[in-house]
Amino acid sequence: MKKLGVKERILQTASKLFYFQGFNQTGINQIIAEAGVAKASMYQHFRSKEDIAVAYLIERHAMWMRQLSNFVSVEKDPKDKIISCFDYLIERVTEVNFRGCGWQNIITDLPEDHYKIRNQVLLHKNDVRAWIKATLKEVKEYSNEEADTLGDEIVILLEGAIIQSQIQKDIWPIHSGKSVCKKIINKNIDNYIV
Amino acid sequence: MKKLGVKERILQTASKLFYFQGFNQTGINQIIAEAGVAKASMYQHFRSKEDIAVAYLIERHAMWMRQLSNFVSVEKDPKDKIISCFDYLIERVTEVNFRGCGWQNIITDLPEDHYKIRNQVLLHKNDVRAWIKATLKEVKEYSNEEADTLGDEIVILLEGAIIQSQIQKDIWPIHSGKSVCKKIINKNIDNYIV
Amino acid sequence: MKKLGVKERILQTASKLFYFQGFNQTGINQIIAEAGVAKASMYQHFRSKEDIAVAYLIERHAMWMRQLSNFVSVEKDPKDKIISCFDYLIERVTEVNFRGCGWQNIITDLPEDHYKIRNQVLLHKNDVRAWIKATLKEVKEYSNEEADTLGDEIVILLEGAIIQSQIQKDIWPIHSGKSVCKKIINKNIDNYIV
Amino acid sequence: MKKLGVKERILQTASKLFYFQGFNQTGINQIIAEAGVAKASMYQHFRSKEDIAVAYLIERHAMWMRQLSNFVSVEKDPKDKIISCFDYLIERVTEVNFRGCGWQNIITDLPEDHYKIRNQVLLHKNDVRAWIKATLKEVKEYSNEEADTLGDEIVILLEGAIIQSQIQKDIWPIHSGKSVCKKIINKNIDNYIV
DNA sequence: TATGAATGAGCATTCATTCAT
DNA sequence: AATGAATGAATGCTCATTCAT
Repeated sequence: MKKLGVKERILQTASKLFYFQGFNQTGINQIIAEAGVAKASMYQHFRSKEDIAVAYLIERHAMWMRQLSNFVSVEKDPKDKIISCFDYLIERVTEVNFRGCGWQNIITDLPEDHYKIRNQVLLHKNDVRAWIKATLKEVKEYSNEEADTLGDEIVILLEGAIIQSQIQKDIWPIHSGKSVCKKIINKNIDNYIV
Repeated sequence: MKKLGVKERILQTASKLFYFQGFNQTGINQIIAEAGVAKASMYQHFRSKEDIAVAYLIERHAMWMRQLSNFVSVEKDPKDKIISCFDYLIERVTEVNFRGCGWQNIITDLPEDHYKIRNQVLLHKNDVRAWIKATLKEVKEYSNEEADTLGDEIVILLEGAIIQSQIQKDIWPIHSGKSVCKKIINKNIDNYIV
Repeated sequence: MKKLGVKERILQTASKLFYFQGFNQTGINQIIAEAGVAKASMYQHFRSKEDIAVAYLIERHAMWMRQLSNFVSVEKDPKDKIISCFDYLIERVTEVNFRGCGWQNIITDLPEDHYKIRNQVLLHKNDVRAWIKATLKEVKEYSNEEADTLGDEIVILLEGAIIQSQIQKDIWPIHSGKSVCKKIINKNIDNYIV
Repeated sequence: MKKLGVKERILQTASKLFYFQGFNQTGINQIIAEAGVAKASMYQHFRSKEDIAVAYLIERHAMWMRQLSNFVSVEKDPKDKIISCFDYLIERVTEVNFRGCGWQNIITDLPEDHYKIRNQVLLHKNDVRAWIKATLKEVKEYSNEEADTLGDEIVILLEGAIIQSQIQKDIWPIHSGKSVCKKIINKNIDNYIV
């Protein structure tokens, strides 16, 4: 259980470094040094640094979706599932060394030709967006169009909350996002006044 | 009118490159080559690459605030001023080569010790936030507390809209943000239905 | 016999340059150019310029001690061994391109934070000092205290002789040092008159 | 009395820096910054960095000789004057920030073509040597030849004592040098046993 | 499958000096 | 007499990648 394979060790080390130091701040040398792997061995498993990043993003995506759906699964009402997404964010943001959204971080300052990474970021963001819309469609009172529209709005709230938390090093943005989310998720007027 | 001073040329070139290619993707060599300046001349005007970035952010901040307040000045009602912030974003996002928020982009993958840049990003974000709150406080029906709360919420919407636009290379996030903004800015129930 | 390994070639080239032109006068670029090695190859074998200098000093120390003890081994009497140290110096000083003591030279104008080099210089100087004292302790007529005192005095003579030779580009300082050494090494008065 | 001329300010600043940081460790920029002088003004007063160093060495030489002869002037016996040279060294060495002999330090790691500095170092060393010999010639019991020989020997002791003090960061080398000096300066046998 | 050795291009920064004003 | 602006060359060092074994 202890001794991971070479590829796993590289990916695990790189994932930690890419997220906590940043993609540009992490060199191949640091990865192989901390993973305890020879350089050429690394290039046997991954064709390039970009490919490691792609693997990192894929794994992170799986983990993220799993943890999120896990976290919200305690709620029965789909509306509450969506609202509790913000509580999930709070859990993430209050972790030590929180460094924002791994996908936002990697795409904002990336060599122009790293298409695979750009693609991976889009995949993640669209999966989250799709999951939110699908969840909203479980709400009877919403039409499909209403669910789609509302889904996009909630995506914006989540994105804004997370990046602003990172910049401000504070959780007020999550609370603000959650507050707006609660307002817009209910057609019912009484819920509107927060 | 053509021949700028050396410092201006450096800053102008660096600003373009920092925004359109990213801070890490832009080397000092490219800056001086495109600005047509000797390396040591550059270092006479700026102590470090970080200092150039700070100057870029300061200038961009001034421009951004000026253009924003200019843009919204056609509106009289403070609520409309805030809503038209999203129209300002649309104008920005639809520019060719739109690359998202210069401040978000530079801070998400930055060497740990670049404090001056981090500080500049915070200054910008807080100035925008303060401007929004101040504008909302002109609305009679809001108490100070309501204006502050609402201001934070709108900040989240703007941030989310802009980064999601960048990732999606689309303007639907701005429209979604604006839509939410219109909902929450009015206490009046009738405005709720979009 | 001709084709040395890369590391050996770097060290050999750097040693020559550090000694004959000085540490500050020798740049990494010159070392790799003359060694015929790529820059990154060099940094694979040595973490820094300082580390190359340390390797150079370690190797030079081994050589110096080996040659010295070899040179004086023709003498049986420990006193004569010590005196012939000055003859060893003469051999060194009369070599073409003599540039003084490698350890003195490197430490006198050194960036403040080069601790490893400073440490290496101290190691060398103290090894020489210890060797001299140990040799003197073989002399029956000396008490341990006398040997220690005399050892320190001879160290001073050697140091003074070598640096003054370097400055004057002459060997009279070695002869003067040797002359004093002969005077003080004998308790016997008759030897006092040179 | 406070406001020095530009040239004096440059020389004073450079002298401090050359001695306490080293010649190679001190750049023109630091000199002009700390002297509060424009770069071109500096080059108006001194043709090159080397020329500043020459001026520094000349001034230091004058100061050194003045202070030394002052220090030893309390002694009447020329032998005692010579011996008290070592006490003068002790005074120097125990000063805070003692960094060894300014002339030794500058010559050991110097660009090959800095002839003026090399020359200045020789001038200083030979002046000291001449002064010692002249003082010894006042001793009646010495022949001219004996004074010359002894003078060279004492030069070696002083040089060795000072550089070893610098390396060891200790004053035992001065005491050792002084001890030898006392032994060799007296023909009288009784003084020989320390 | 695994690896240590090697690489060329690039990094940000500093150097002593000169020039136009 | 004094200066701010400008420079080319060099500094030590790191990058992601490839190759020979």
